[in-house]
Amino acid sequence: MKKAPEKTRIKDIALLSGLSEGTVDRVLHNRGNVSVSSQKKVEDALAQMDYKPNVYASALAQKKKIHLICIIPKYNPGDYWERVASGINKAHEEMSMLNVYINTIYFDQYDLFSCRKAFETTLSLSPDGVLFPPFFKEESVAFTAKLNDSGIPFVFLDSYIADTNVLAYYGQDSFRSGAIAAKLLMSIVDSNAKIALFQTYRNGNLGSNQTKERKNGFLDYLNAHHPTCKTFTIGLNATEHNKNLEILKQHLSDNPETKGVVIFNSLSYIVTKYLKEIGRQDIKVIGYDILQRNKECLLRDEIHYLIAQRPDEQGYLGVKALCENLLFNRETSKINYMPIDIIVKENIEYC
Amino acid sequence: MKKAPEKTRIKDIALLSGLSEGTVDRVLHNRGNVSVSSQKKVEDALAQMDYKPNVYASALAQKKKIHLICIIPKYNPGDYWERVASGINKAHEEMSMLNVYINTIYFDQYDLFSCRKAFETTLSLSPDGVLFPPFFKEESVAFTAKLNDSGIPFVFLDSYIADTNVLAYYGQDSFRSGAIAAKLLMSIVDSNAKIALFQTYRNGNLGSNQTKERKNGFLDYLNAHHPTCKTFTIGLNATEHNKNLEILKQHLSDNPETKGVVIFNSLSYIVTKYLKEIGRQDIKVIGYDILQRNKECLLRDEIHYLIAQRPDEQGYLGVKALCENLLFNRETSKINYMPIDIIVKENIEYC
DNA sequence: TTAATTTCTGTGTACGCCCACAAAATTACA
DNA sequence: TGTAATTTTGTGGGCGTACACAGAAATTAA
Repeated sequence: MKKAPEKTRIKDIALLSGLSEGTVDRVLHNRGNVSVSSQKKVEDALAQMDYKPNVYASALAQKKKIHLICIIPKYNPGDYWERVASGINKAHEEMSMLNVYINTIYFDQYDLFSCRKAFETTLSLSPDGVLFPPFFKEESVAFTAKLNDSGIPFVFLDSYIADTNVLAYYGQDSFRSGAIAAKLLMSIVDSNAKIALFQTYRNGNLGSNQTKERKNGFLDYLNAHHPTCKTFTIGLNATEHNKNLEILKQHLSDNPETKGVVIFNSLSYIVTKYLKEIGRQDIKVIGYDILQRNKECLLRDEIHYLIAQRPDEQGYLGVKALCENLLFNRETSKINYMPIDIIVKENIEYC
Repeated sequence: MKKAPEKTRIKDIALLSGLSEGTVDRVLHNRGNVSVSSQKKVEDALAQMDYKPNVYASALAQKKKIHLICIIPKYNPGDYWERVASGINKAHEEMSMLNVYINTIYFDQYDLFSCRKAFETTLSLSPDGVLFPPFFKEESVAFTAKLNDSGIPFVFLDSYIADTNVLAYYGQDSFRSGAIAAKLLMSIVDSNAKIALFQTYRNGNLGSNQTKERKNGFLDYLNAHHPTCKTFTIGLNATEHNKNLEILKQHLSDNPETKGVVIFNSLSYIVTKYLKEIGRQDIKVIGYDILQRNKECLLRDEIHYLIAQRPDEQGYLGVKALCENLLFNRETSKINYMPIDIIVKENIEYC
């Protein structure tokens, strides 16, 4: 092991500027109570020394405790939001040495009241930062206003709402990902095929508004590149499977020339199952998100492409952004689109 | 900011086991000089306390300096290896607080002697760890043997050689990525089209042996899924462009039914340029790696799919693996395949 | 000019861990 | 049994930063 060249420390700056470490520290953190002349001396020294704070020492000495609240939809094992949660946990572990504590509050993404309750609980706990997907727009805007009043920074996941002073957003460019779905599907069916578009409702509610945008992107691409291609939309109900099967059967007999389907949420494995029961496995399927069950369908060639968006990374980066802001006043870029991953049978094991 | 629950420190273990911090420390790092009875006491305490060392404090106190050498091919701006280098630099910055110093040695990947010289220089500097792509097999094996003798851990990038006790490997499953290239290409040309496969030589040398495996994977997939599809291979010379153009022209007039091409290295933008000059822009192109120039071709629809392998992440993770091993004795999994990214015009800006 | 404030500055301790060194306990050997 | 050698254990200083507190200097009030 070699000898290390010297690294500039606060002590070095103090020495160079002829002041004490305490004063340098005050300047570095603009804590005030520094005379103009001292301020200048320190800044001069700083200019010629390229000081980078030792984050380890800083973390060690910091006595600040940070309490975050993550509000995410309830999930079952294997669901999309489980992966988000696992990213959050990973960040949590990494930051726990910095005295970061995270509480997770779950809500029903199809139920406004459940969401409202989660917001209220959160406010009552007066956390230092909040992470959540703003599914219900009005409610979320009201919530962010209150967070602002209390000076609590927050991060959006999955969906974005403009004109809130959100610290950062992590999610996918859904419109674009819809276009990619179209491109991929049209590369495996012919241009005058008919396409079925799936959306899922519960309590008359769509859940994430991602799916709307994906559909728009899909239609936009079709319109631009395959104007002869016809589509029709099928609304499924998240709970009534037997009814769904009937609906689907009806649609497909009305549109026998259907050659491809797209499911704009993570539930493509369900549609796949229906298609299997109906005996229409000739239909090409494009879906979203790498759930275990989708993965299995992909490997059995029942789904042909999956489009993924790294949910774990979203959770991870969201928490990190909050922590870095609260601990080190670090700014992050506001809108952070995740990569749009194209997954096929052959590359899914390397994700 | 909230109050923190207690976290177990070495001091707590010392207290519980009735011994001093020094002894606990010795047990934790198996530094020896601990009596069997004390050893057991500490282990008992450890078992019921779930101790996690504070990496920040540990890093701070550690006076170890680490000197790594990265041996990578010379590159021009925009080349593949520039991105690897940038990953290495990122890791370097992150670890510099831990007293990690990195030297980079460049060699000519098409020249055995240049490689040999790089190895010799490296050994003469007796570093603490080495990162390199083992392009020349024999030479690399000899090198790893010497590293072993000196107890210097090393990491492979890009290519892998079995039966060396390499610490970790970061790269792509090239065979599989070749199969994906085939799948994607065949989704946009018809099954009885003819396909041209490109490889690049310099001094009669292929450089990375990735390209061989990619080709194998490609042919394997074709054979399994499109047995009627014919291919032919074109060997280009990395330097003589005019000659290349002639070769290509000849091949294409010999095989007029050619509908698709694959370039198994990162130089697809060159082939694209040739095709443009020849006036065969109807031919579909699949290439590798997101160079700026490839990206431009993709956006102009001159390349249809790019397959990427996160070179920056490879460099980054390689350095990290070495550091974590040297600093914290942490083991990493040996073979780490990077995701095989499928890139199209529509998702390239989100990479 | 002195006292009372206010502003500014330096010092010291703590964070948790590592490690060198000293001190204590054990063993070996005469 | 005593002394030396060896093993085992405890102690203390230091890593670079944050922050509280005391003390000094400057300002204001009287």
